[in-house]
Amino acid sequence: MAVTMHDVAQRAGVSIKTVSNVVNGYPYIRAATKERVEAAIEELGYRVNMSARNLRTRRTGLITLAVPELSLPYFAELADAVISAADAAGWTVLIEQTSASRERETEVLSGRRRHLTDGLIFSPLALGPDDIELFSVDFPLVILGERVFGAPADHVTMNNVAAAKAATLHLASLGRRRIAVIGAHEGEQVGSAALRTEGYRAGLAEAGLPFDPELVGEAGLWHRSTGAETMSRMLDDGVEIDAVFALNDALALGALHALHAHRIDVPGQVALIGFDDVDDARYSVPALSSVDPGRDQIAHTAVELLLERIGASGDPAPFRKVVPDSRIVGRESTGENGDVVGVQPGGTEQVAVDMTWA
Amino acid sequence: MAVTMHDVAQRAGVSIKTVSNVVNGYPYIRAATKERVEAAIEELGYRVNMSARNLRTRRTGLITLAVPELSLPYFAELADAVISAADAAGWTVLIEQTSASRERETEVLSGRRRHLTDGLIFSPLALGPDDIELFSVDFPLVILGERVFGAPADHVTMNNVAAAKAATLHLASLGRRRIAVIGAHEGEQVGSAALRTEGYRAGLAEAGLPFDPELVGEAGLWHRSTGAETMSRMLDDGVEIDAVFALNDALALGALHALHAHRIDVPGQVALIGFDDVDDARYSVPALSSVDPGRDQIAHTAVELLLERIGASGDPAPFRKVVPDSRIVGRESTGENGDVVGVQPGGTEQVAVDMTWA
DNA sequence: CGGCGGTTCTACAACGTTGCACACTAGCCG
DNA sequence: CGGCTAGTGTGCAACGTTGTAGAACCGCCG
Repeated sequence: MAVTMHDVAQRAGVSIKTVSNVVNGYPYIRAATKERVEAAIEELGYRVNMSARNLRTRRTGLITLAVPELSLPYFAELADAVISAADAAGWTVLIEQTSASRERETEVLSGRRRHLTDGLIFSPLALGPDDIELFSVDFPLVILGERVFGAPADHVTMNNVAAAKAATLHLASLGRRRIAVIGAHEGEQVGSAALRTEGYRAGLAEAGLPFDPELVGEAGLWHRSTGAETMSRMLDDGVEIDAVFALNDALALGALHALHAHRIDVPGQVALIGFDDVDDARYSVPALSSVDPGRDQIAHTAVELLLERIGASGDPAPFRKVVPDSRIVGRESTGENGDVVGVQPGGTEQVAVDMTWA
Repeated sequence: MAVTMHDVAQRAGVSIKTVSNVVNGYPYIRAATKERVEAAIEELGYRVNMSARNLRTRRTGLITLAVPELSLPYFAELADAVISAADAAGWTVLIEQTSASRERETEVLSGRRRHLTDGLIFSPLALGPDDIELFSVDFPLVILGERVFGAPADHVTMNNVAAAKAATLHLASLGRRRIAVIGAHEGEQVGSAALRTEGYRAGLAEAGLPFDPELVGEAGLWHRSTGAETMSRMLDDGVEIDAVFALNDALALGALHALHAHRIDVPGQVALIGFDDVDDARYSVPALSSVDPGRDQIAHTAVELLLERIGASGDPAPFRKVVPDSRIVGRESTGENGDVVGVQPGGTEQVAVDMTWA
């Protein structure tokens, strides 16, 4: 039923290997031969069988992107960016949703779910530093996020502390003195929550503001609903605030909802800034100020590092940690008009780790 | 380097074929043998080589989902649902972004970009009824959306006219008399815009309201920005309105933004309803009423129909058109609290088309 | 004219798996 | 006791491609 190279070869009157050579752009082929083969391909509607090629070359041209959920806008936009970057390099992306469950995340690393891809870009949310040995895998891996540092893999992360500090200072620069934070994870030492909270405290310190535990709103999951609940609780408790730093945009949009329900004017009474700069931020009412952690650059760099690993043949290069520049985007919720009001530079760093795969 | 069945067979002291049988759950194997093989697999860390299996079985276990862009929340949520449904059935999804370009959409159908998947779920946005011959493909295909009807493929769509009519009637039932529509495509006969606009007019008619062209806001792209612009233009032009039906939620959220900028109270002065019921709708300020077209059911049905086609061996079954139930969800933007305030039943229909692939 | 380097094409043998056909053993029925 | 069925395991030959090695040809130099 399916047309194979054999059929094409027969029709063009050449060997099957010559067809292969034409298809793969091997240079030493007479123009006339090449044309004959191409004509035969066209006439028969031949298309190369990827399974056979993959078997022979031990490459699939596929990479996996594992994220918690696509319905979270941050990850949807990240996936969009990763797919586009991979596509530009001629690669295809297969998306794995982990639901942020330990079990699924472990499966992703064990390869049990990595059907037939050449590498993995993984944004863990459930696994943490205690699981670091799971990240010693025998295939090319790029880690995203801030759950796991020092694993034997390339890592693209963001400038959490510096950016969070800058966001907090930005609120302070507007004259706000009672700056709440929403989305904290009490007692956690790792992950975005811990780092951004650390940045928040650093910002307060630099602005000469006291740290008040009353101003810290816990929120385990960073969804809109939890942002709304946490904000509501704080307002119902009568905590006095004049600004809110939400640790991501979903929380911020939820908080905005709660502020509105409490008939509090934003930014008049309370200024609000989020983190991630998802597309939604631009169109909320009022438009949400946010921290752009450099998502496109993250996606682009992650693909680039992964493809480099996949293509590498000789000695393994040292692992790298890359941090894009991040920016504060000021919009209506802090009384601004959409301009970038601050940049925190990133950078690249080589990490000395035991080479566990070679 | 990689462990193969051969290695496992050697270690377990059985033939390679027996290993294959164990891996594939062939029943006639002595328990002791099976255990030995499984132990060897475990010890050696064997994992089946998908490329080889795919070559041999002529199946890849992958399906493609082609959508315009993941950063559009509707498609992100659809992708989430499709991936989950496929995963539950043991299949993996590869996402192709078409950017709604004719070229990319054509490539998807031609198979030039369908690397190695067993079937395609395709939501076209650029191709239309004039391109129907492109949809005659030689692989299993399920079409989503309302750009193309009558193609030789299964089709999962939504109840556009009935749901749009119901949404319009809902606004009328609140006593609104000047109901604007946003997102219309002047002169188009096909696609969501045409169908939903048709439902809008039917709703007006049934409510005994006149159709006023002034109330029709064109918006080519259904993004927030265009929704905001269209709404602004209408308001700046001094068009008198007391309700807005936005043809999707992105437009609605953009419109909401513009209404807010014009200091118009929603729902006090203007009631607003969208279409799609994306997650955002629940958390906007005010929360957005919307039409839930049955997204989960769409995803689930699409996967089901596709896998049925892929699995089918004998005579091709007739093509089917499936329409899930849709629901009106009333939230703050129409003065309600999140309840479902109306259901429009869907259904399944067998479509007689020439069998172009068999 | 022998030989050499570049060009053009081909034969052969994998890559790792599974479908098919079959061998062999028991147990059991007639 | 012959033969039949169910249970258990194996060998062989693909699946469609590409890497390796080399054959055949050409022109040209010494």
